[in-house]
Amino acid sequence: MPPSPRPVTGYAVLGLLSLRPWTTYELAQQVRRSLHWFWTRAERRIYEEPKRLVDHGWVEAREGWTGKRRHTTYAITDAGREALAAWLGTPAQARTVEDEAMLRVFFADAGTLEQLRTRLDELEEVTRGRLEELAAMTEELLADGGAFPDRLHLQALTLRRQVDQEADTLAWVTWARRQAETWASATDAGGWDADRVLREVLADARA
Amino acid sequence: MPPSPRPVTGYAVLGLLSLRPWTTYELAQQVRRSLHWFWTRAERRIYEEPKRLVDHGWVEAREGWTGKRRHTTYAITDAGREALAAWLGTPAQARTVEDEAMLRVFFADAGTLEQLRTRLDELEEVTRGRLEELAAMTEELLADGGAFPDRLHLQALTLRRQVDQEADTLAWVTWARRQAETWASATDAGGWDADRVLREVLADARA
DNA sequence: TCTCGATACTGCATTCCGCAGTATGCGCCG
DNA sequence: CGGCGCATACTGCGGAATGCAGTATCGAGA
Repeated sequence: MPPSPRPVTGYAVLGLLSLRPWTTYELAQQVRRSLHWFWTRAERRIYEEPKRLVDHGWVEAREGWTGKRRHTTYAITDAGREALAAWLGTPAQARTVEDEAMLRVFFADAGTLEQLRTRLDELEEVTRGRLEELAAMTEELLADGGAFPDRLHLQALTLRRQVDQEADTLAWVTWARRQAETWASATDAGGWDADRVLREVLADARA
Repeated sequence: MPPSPRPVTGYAVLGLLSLRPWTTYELAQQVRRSLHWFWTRAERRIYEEPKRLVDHGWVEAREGWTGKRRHTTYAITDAGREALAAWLGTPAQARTVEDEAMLRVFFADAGTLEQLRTRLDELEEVTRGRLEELAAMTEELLADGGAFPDRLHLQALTLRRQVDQEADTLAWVTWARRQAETWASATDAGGWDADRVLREVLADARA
């Protein structure tokens, strides 16, 4: 029996360490650039996690120095690779989402139509920014193959998903704003045909 | 100046309380049925949050009894409505996601192709289940207008988004499995044309 | 030489979660 | 009419995770 399973964040960090050794700082950067899209964690957490992995014998720490400044480099162990492979064989927990924008849409009738429109505009802008970021990442991979050229197939799969999600968001927000434009107020959609929309939604859900 | 802003979960609960008074138990159920899709929180949390809202004067608690069994009903106050409306005027934090399935895809080369396929199959099944759940909810709304018929416009907007997201997931997982079928192993995509996919991704990201 | 941004973290209070546990009410089946 | 099981209605505890602030060094450029 391997040691008791760690919270998923441990495997996320372990996964990165399976690619090559990193200092904690590099790890934090790498998380922000890649994992962050589907495993959002605060930088603070990333600085803690490797220490716990060391306690499990899954990674090894080595101190290094840049002049007087200390930094710790972590490298995966054989036990760590085994733990990671075993984890890949276990079923995934359901995706969870924290989407403030949708919360505000859902409760928009407690405020004004003006507020709803502003939130939708913001969401559109943020989404365009994310798409641009993804485009830049993809361009980099196309140009030089990136830091891990033998992982291009997996990077392509995940990038495909991320772009799909943002594009989906963009399509929705554009549609939603057009709908809201026809409403009389946040509490009164006037002649807006909710039933028609719901029928379309139902059809797509059953498709 | 209103009291200092609470963590977002407070406003999520406050939003539900703006619709009508609920007991904590009902609140927990309601969260699972509606908010859970875009603001995932454990039941445990839902039992705590109203108490804090009481401390802020945003909701009022009233004890009730079913025989010997105590239950607490919470109702929003005027100050609570103001706080909610003010919150709707503030910009939303970026959406965050926790998607174990994608994490396992991203690190699939630390395991076997077999494992990757199994994870993708599971994801497809889960996604179909979620779509069915959304379809059932939509059907209910169409049949009787639901518990809040004057909120149909907002429910339609959010349902549209949820169904879009699940449908998007389903399309991706179907595609991803077809791609992975052609690979020689989890670490070797053989002749699979990563560049072609990346170029398509880039085109969509810039669209 | 001085400043500014990148590097490289740590401490603290609060939020949040998972799991387990407790106890009552109510409908139904025999 | 007695008991079984599911729904109701929570609480306690330990640990995971966050946000914010703070500390300190390095290296490049003005």
